[in-house]
Amino acid sequence: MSTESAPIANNFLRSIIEEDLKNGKHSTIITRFPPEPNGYLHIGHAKSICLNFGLAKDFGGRCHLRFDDTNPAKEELEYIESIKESVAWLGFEWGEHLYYASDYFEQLYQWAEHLIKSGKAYVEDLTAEEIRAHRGTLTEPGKESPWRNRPVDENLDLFRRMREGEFPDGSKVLRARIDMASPNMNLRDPVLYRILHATHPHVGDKWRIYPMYDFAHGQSDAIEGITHSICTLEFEGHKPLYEWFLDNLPVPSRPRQYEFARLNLTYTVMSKRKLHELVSSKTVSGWDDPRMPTLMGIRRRGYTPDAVRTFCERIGVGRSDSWIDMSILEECVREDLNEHAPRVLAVLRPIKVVIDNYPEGLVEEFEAANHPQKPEMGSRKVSFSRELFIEEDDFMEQPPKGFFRMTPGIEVRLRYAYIVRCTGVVRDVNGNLLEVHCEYDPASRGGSAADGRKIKGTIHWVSAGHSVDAEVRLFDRLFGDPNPDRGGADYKQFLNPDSVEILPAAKVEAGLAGADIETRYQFERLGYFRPDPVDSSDGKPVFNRIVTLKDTWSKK
RNA sequence: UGGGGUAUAGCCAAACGGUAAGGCAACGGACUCUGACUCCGUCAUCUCUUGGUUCGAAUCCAGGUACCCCAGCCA
Repeated sequence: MSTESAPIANNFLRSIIEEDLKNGKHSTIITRFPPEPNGYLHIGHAKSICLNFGLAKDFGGRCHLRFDDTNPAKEELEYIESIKESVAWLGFEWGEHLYYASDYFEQLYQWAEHLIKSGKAYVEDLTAEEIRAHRGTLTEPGKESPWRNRPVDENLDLFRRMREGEFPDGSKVLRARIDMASPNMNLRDPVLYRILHATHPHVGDKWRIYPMYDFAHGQSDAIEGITHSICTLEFEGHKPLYEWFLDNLPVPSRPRQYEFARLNLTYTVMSKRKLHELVSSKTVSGWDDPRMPTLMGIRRRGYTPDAVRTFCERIGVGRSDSWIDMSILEECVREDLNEHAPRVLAVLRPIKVVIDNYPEGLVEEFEAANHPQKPEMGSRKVSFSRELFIEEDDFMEQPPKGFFRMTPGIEVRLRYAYIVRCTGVVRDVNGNLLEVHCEYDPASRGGSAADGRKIKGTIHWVSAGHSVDAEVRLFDRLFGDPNPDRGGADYKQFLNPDSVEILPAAKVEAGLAGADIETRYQFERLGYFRPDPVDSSDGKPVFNRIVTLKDTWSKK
């Protein structure tokens, strides 16, 4: 975990907590991250995780991980495991505070009976369609159900029989008896329980009725003693209901809900439905495709937890809808990796270079720094010989103005090795470039000219006989448009056709043959890469490009 | 045309009646054996808008405008 102490930006949640602590409303704070295990976590969840766990940590409180598992029709064990893994990967610990809303089902059930007994809930016989028709619209009040004034005893009897499994799915629901004319739709007698003959991923076949989110969330918070229940903006309209339950039930504590704006990121999509579509249509290779905004994808790509946390810190938190530019996320990884990634030489699109005046058969070894700014990271030896590979982009026969890489007649430095001058090229009958020929300056051993002359360009290389083959996967943004989600149009039309490019014949320095799967490298002058954790092997290394280096040259 | 929210630079975001922080981006320059990194400098007379209160307003008041959320037995 990074120890840099960047000043913590103030935000409205911190202000509220500071105030609550100062005036004694709370002596400690307890937050919670409450995912529904119905899918994999994405970068938007990371914002919530960092907020909840981060706030708790900063103020000396704690944060619970609680699965909001009230809908067995959509939830799976696999998601529970994956979510735990992702939260842990991000660097947060819930310790013993792992909870499931489903563990509170008995208590919730008792509270439902409590509402029935106090005349504040009733069993509804209307169908889903009828309920909808009775609900009214945004501008018209709803109509009361004919079952709204059922006697308490009958409600109790029916509700108990619902629990016993006497009725089929959808035949009845339990509703709160609040106000069918409320301007807040959430208060028009919301459904509390529905009948679902389904096996639950956590509690199995214990229940035939399941509470709705609204009836479970606030009470779960109260049971756990949550002080600050932080959720996204769309739940704001639910707050009056959240509080209605706390007011009308003998709950053990009084949590308070606060809302913040969810994360929107440019050049990607975040909705579960669309992410699902990308996977099922095979547009991407899976939930962990390195282009996906899922935490699994980001992780496989090579992003570090530190970078993601920095990102969440940097974007701040507010209550206005906002779109964060993808470049901020990218900059966060660069910052982290620039600091920690060992440097290495790799050639993605090799072209052959022959140094005509270099002795045939001679092999020299040069000392290359693992991190030029950090001598403590040590160095390694790289082999040099008469035949090398350099980057296709680093050679031009007729360069534009300002090009200071390899070009006929001009000296260029081969990083850590020698200064060379291109003397010509060899082409095949079709005009394809076969080889670039050079002459080297023997007095520039190590890369510095004996006479101190300045060499403008330095390029990376790899010895033909001392490098290993590798596959390199270049990832780019999944969408070509900053807002693929934007209204109306089909987001798929904005898919970036070049979001992945496979380079099957890259050459990397020999030391990378058995590269550690968890090590992120900087391929000098190219970007940051890491071995793909699923496809890479010692025999055939596969590298994922995490992010490019900034490139002020290609921009011009 | 119901209710609930939100408007500060290209993108985020501070400010709590006392004279517009910070980050990212951008632009200029220095340095450089990575066109990277690092470093220096520039970047809102102004806070959606129109009025009002005040010695003083992004902050308070009144009226507009724009955008977001709510009519699942989803969360």
